[in-house]
Amino acid sequence: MTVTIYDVAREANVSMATVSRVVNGNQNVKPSTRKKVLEVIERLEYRPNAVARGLASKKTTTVGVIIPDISNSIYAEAARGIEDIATMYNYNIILANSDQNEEKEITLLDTMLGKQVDGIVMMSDAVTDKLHHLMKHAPVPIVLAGSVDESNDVPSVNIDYFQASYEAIQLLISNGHKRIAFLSGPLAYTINSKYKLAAYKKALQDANIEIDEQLIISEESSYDSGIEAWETLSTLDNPPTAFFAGSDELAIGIIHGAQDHGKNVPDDIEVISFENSKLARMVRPRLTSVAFPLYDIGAVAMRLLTKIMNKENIEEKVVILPHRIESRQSVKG
Amino acid sequence: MTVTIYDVAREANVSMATVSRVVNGNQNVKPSTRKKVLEVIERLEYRPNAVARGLASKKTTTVGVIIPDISNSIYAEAARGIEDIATMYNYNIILANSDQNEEKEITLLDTMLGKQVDGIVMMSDAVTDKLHHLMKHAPVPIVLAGSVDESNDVPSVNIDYFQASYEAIQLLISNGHKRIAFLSGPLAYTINSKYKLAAYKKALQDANIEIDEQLIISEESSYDSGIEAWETLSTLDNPPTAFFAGSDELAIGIIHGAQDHGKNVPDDIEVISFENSKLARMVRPRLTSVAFPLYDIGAVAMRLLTKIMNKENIEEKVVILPHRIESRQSVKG
DNA sequence: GTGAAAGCGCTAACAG
DNA sequence: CTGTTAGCGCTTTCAC
Repeated sequence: MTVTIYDVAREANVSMATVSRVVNGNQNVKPSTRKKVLEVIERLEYRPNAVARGLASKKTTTVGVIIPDISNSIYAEAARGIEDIATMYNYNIILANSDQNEEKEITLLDTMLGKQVDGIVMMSDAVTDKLHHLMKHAPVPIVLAGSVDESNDVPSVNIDYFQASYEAIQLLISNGHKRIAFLSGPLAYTINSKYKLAAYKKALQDANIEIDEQLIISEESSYDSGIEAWETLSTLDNPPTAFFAGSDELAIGIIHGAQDHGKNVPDDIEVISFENSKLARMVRPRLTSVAFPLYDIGAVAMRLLTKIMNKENIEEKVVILPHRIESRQSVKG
Repeated sequence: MTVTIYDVAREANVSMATVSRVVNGNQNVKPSTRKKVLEVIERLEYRPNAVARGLASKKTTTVGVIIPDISNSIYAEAARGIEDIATMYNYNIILANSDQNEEKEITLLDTMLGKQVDGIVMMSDAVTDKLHHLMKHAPVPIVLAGSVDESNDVPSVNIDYFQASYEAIQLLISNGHKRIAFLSGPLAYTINSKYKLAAYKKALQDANIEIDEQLIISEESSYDSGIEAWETLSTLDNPPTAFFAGSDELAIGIIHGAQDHGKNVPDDIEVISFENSKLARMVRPRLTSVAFPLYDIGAVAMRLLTKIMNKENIEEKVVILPHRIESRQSVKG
């Protein structure tokens, strides 16, 4: 029924070993027999069975990708970076959503390992001990993308979240603000608590600005949360005049909340976000934002993974990409 | 090194067949031996090798997903729908981007078939004859999601693009507009030319409004194209007063183009889009839009695929999901 | 430069 | 209820 390597061997009057050689580009084949085999392959429409190949060679040329949610542009962007590089190196990708649920993450790791992927790229906002342990003991390499593992002993690629956030807050401070609100997704996520929030506090302290817990809001990282946050913050006795938002959606929510109440951005309030997705240009005023290079992070993570899978020497398992602040109109100057 | 079914068979003093049975949940195993086997599996940390299983059973429980670009929210949304249902039915997904390039699409189909996927969900804005032929002759079922194949003989799930577009144009007409612009992505894409544009022309004709080719713009479906389109259209002698935009980004581009030039939406111009992504709520004015239920399309397509893979009886291979118009503020009334 | 043969780890009859 | 035995389609020594 389906044509196998054996069929083409028979038709070409050679052994399966020879067919295998030409299929795999092995040079030890006389040009004339290679040609003959190729013809038969074409004629029979032979397509190598990657599963059989995988079983025999113990390599599947597919890598697993576990991300929180592909419908979230942040992760979709990273996924594209991962896939592009994977394709470049001839790997395919098994993609799965974890919804940032540890149990799912563990199950997914398990089923991917069962499928004999050659490696895994993972994005997780909270690398728990259990996860960390699994990653350390997995039979194939795993690299984290845009996700921090505090022990720093698993390969990963990120930007310097603390420094980037610090700079963002500083920008607001340098514009004269004393009442700066901090808005982020769940503090259960390492990046939010250990980096963004920590940087916020540090920057304020360094500028001798008192930290007001009322100005710190941790919610879902969505547009609606941004609107809500504005509602609650704007009714404070001493409301904030500037906002640091952990994502573009959050920032847009704040801006719209303010605008819907007649405020002007950036004249009345200023806001800086942390993401710089294409959304940032699609609002008025356009968002000033810390650029979080998700595509690059995905691409570099995948590239790193290929190196590890090839057992190449890695200079540095923990890579930190450069960041920058994209100045637009939601912050003055 | 890695523990196999044979190892657990030996340790549990049973045959591999029995281990296979318990692993696969076959009921023909005495509870006591099942328990024994399960213990050994746990102790040895045995993990079934899906590749070997796939080779032996000719089923991989993975399906291929070919989409134009995962970093585009349209497709990402659909991908999420596909993946959710795939997970529900215990399938994994091999995801790849085609960039809407026929050659890549063909290559991807080939490598996925080589990897022995059990089925494929494909999104393609232009199902060429070649593609159609490949799909018809593939060894596993393929279903199209949000993509039309005009011959209608390959399984697919869509909405009624013509009718939906017609209604959108009608809404604009009923608001008194005579100069209505049509904006879409490439007319090389079936949906744009054969449905959206066709509906536009029909609706205008039915209302005895003359069709002005100057008002028809087909460009990339991006925010910037929307802005550009506004620039060129607004300088016409008799500029349009209403716009039908093929996507949310296009619509937002038009709106911002207009607003940046002091126009008010919807007082000066009205615009309706075709998509209704979450972006629609994240602009001012909020977008009135034809709802294109991408998640559902993906989910239903995947569900359909599972049915075909299971050789269940399918009522209708070509499914049309209902659509609706979400009224917000970019169109009056 | 080419072939023979032994698996890779598992499923699936077929016996018993 | 359980074991035996063939493969699944290909890669990979090891000979020749």
